[in-house]
Amino acid sequence: MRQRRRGSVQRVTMSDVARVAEVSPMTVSRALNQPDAVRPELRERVQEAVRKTGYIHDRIASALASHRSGMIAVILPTIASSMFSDSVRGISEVARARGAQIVLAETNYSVMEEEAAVAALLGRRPDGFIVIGTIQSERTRSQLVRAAVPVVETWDTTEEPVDSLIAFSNRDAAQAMTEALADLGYQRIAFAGVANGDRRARLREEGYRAGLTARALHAPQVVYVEDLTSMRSGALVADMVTALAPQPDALFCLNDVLAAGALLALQRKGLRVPDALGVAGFGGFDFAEHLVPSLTTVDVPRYAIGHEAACVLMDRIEGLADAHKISRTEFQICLRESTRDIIL
Amino acid sequence: MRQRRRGSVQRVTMSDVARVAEVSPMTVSRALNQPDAVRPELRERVQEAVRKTGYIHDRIASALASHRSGMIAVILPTIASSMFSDSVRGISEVARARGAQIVLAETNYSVMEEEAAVAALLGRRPDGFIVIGTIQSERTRSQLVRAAVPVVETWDTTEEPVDSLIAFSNRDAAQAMTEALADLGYQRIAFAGVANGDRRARLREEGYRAGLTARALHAPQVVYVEDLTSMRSGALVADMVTALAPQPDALFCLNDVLAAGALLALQRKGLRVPDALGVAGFGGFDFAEHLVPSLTTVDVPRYAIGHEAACVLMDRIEGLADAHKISRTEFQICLRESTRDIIL
DNA sequence: ACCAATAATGGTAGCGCTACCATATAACGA
DNA sequence: TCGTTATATGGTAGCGCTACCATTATTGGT
Repeated sequence: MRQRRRGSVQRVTMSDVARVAEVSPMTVSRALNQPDAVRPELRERVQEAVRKTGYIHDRIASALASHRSGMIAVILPTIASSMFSDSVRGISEVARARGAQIVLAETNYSVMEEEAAVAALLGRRPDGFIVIGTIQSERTRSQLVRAAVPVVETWDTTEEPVDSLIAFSNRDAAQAMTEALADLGYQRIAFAGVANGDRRARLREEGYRAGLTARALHAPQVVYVEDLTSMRSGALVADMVTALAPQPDALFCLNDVLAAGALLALQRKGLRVPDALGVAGFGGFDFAEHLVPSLTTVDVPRYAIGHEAACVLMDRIEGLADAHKISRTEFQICLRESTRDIIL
Repeated sequence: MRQRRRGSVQRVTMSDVARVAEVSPMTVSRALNQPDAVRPELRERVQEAVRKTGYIHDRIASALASHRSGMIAVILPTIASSMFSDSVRGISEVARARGAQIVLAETNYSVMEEEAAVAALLGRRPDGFIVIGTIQSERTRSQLVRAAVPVVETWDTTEEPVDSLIAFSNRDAAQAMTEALADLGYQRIAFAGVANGDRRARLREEGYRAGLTARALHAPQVVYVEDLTSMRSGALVADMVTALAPQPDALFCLNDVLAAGALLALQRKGLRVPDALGVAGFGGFDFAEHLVPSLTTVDVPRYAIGHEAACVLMDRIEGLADAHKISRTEFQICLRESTRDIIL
């Protein structure tokens, strides 16, 4: 007799369950996947047999046979930002409710790593992809199209989404904030961004520049940091901005982490916010409204984006929705204590 | 001829690649999985054929045949806390380097959801599990043991880990902080925890109580909130603590989010920290050292825990490490401006 | 009472890959 | 020179499940 394959542990299979329940393997499969297609009595017997044998339904074999893996791939820049982790929570909630699991890959804001992540996850044959951000690489885009897998991009707009999109315009949002600051009476608004940023970062900076133009203000004053995810960078921003000439009266940061870091560093320097310098962020993080002074920010429905993305994706997967659906989500300018109405 | 199965798209398989490269499918498999076992010339030809055909290695079929899925399951309370998302980053980094992918499930601090999550992920036949926290459910524990899958628990100690453990003692850490506060001269130290908390929460509270006893201080004064992940809860803590009689002179919070929320709420009430009330947190979050005043906290190597856990797990999976390895990681008491030396 | 339509089960043939063994070829020593 | 061992490739038989069809039991209409 043939030797047992290496690594193969004696495993309870569907046939074992079938034998115990005295039905065919097919009936076990049905009882598990479409309970309504099996007479209640047999269903019971199968469930009982599953319990007795400690059977675990092998979703790997199931995926191979059915071409449905029940996994959704999530691609994001980094998990260590409440920006995106809140969206992942939204995805996770929907996935759990609808019996799917999440496979995760981080890109560290790099297009190359995005390519690698998508390529690696495609081999898992996920039922769909959710991308935090839009697909940047042309090669990746065509891979996804060729694989004919549903894709939901999020957190940005784009002219040509791969498939579906949960969109808000980072550019418009940043412009709206810049104009809101101008409308409060701020005359010199500086911007803190990242060098070599991703598309969202570039678009926010563009929005800032457009806002200045729209309000016929001064030439842009931009400072750059390397790392956009740490408060320490925000402290660097504070240093750089206070050294600018002419001295800005407001600072608009790429995100709330930088803004909070800057705000706190300014406090530490003894500069009062908003009297010495108005500060605004982007993202609507939890801590923004709790800081003293509370932080003016662009609030973005982070959780809702993930939730909606997952719903759209699951509907696509189950054939309930059409491709190329574009949903808009709304950002909201939240003016708080870190900026004030100068005109009053 | 038999109809094509529903859902089956014309897909490039290993046989197609083999035909193009003019080798056998087995050689393609080897060229992909153990390149050194194939002559360089053939390897080249296979790689060329892969490129030409746009072949994507199907890891589902591979997993079924080889009993190695290349996935690691990560179970955590919630992704929306930098506590755990930093650890996930550490895991993700190692996974990427070693060619594995991460499947994620959240438990929302609930034992029932932990059971459900493990059960669901077991069906994916992951090569191993990383649990943020220790396994709470006896049923889940025995499921994992029966499945003979490597497990690394983290973020806590336990008498009997399922398998391996990356440990630090929440109890000892909380006790150490309580004693450190006592040593600064604080006389009445209150604690903010969660009602119906998980094991870590309970242990931290225990540590607090033990610390009071060790320093022969007053009876414990504990306030509880429902939600431990929001700053708003921290603000509630501030309200509750200022209403306590006798009035505490220090507040030790279950985590840094609560502590930061409390600290900022106290500022907003016009109470000065640390003069009116010392505040300490737990977790060593990024923002703790940037707050004004900076937050005294128990620093925990969040990223390193994830990184180490993933390394241990991968070694276990690849047979390089033994089971039941227990690594200790160190916490660190960081005394900062939110507490001060009263004795001086 | 008989046939058509419906519902519930079972049998079979893969899904796409890799473990295992068999085979062929090269390298090597005596 | 001839076996003898190492090295490289190929063939085959599954991994555990489900799509598809065949079969049987049940229902309903006339």
